[in-house]
Amino acid sequence: MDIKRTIDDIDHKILQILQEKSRIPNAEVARQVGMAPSAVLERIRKLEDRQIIQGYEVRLNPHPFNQGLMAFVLVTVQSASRADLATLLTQVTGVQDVHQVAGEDGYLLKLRVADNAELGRVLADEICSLAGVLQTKTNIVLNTIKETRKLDLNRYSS
Amino acid sequence: MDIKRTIDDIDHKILQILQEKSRIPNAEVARQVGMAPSAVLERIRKLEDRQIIQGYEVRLNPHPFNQGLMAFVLVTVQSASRADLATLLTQVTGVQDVHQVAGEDGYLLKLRVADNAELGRVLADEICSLAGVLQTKTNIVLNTIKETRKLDLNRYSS
DNA sequence: TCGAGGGAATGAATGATATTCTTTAACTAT
DNA sequence: ATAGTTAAAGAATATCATTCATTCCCTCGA
Repeated sequence: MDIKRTIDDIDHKILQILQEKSRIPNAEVARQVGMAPSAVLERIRKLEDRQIIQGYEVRLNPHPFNQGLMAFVLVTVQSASRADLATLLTQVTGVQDVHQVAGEDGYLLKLRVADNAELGRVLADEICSLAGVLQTKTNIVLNTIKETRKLDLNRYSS
Repeated sequence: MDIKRTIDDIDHKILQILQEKSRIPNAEVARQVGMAPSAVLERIRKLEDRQIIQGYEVRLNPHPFNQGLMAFVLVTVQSASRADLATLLTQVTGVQDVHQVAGEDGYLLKLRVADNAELGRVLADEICSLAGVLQTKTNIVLNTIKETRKLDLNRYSS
């Protein structure tokens, strides 16, 4: 048996509830799991301490903020490109995610901009002009069928 | 002047606070914006009603749930492929996002699995066997430099 | 088998918070 | 002006967060 704490059924249920709506009173979570609020509070604290819970976010509608167009850009770079290129890419207009990809000497960006005109401008003026960038391949998202950060909690194993 | 409600500076500040940590007492938000809690509550309610706030999420560490490997898969399909293919793709093991992409007759998937072995199994057994799928191109994420759902609130315009 | 120790749940107490309602103020359009 | 609209403040009360002491249960070691 491992000394390391595990995620038991109650933790599991708490995480499920928070995945549905994280901004919910602690007392309501306690009601749903059938325990005292103090016990639930302690469990949530521990999940935060153990970095199983990493934060709480709000999901906003991108349209009022003129970020209705989503695009993915695969940026291929010189193998000797500058070390801080990744950081520079995070600062490009509209960039939400920067992932370093294996086997490509490159980065995959997810970005949100207003429209195609702005996307073109960002690609030409901001990304392609960075030192070390060789080429970009862009996929414009027509329609998002699913977009979630939820994990499959049932995949837990101690 | 537009009758439609706008997002003013106070709404803006409230959204900023919630983007940092959505699970925060309303009274604390009120303190930070310098207003009565009742007024802040009313504003948040309205932002929810107007669908500017679409939900509140918890960000979990993927490792305890055996989803430490992230990959993007561009799925190319027959132009006459079945209409519900997108829905089927959302049900594939580990798939977090499904985006329909323009100009490709295809979908871009983001998925989280345990390791390369599982990724191979999912690609071979689940994705490629779907009717209409022609080919897949997979990018394995080595390292994520930035991953956020935060929007640039300053891009608001009425 | 027994008891010590650790970990976790409960329940009570209290101080803080959410929520509702009323009043007031500012702004709009007629 | 004046009625209508919108939002903020303030008060009141119901609910909640947080702490603490206590109890319970499990595990380990003698």
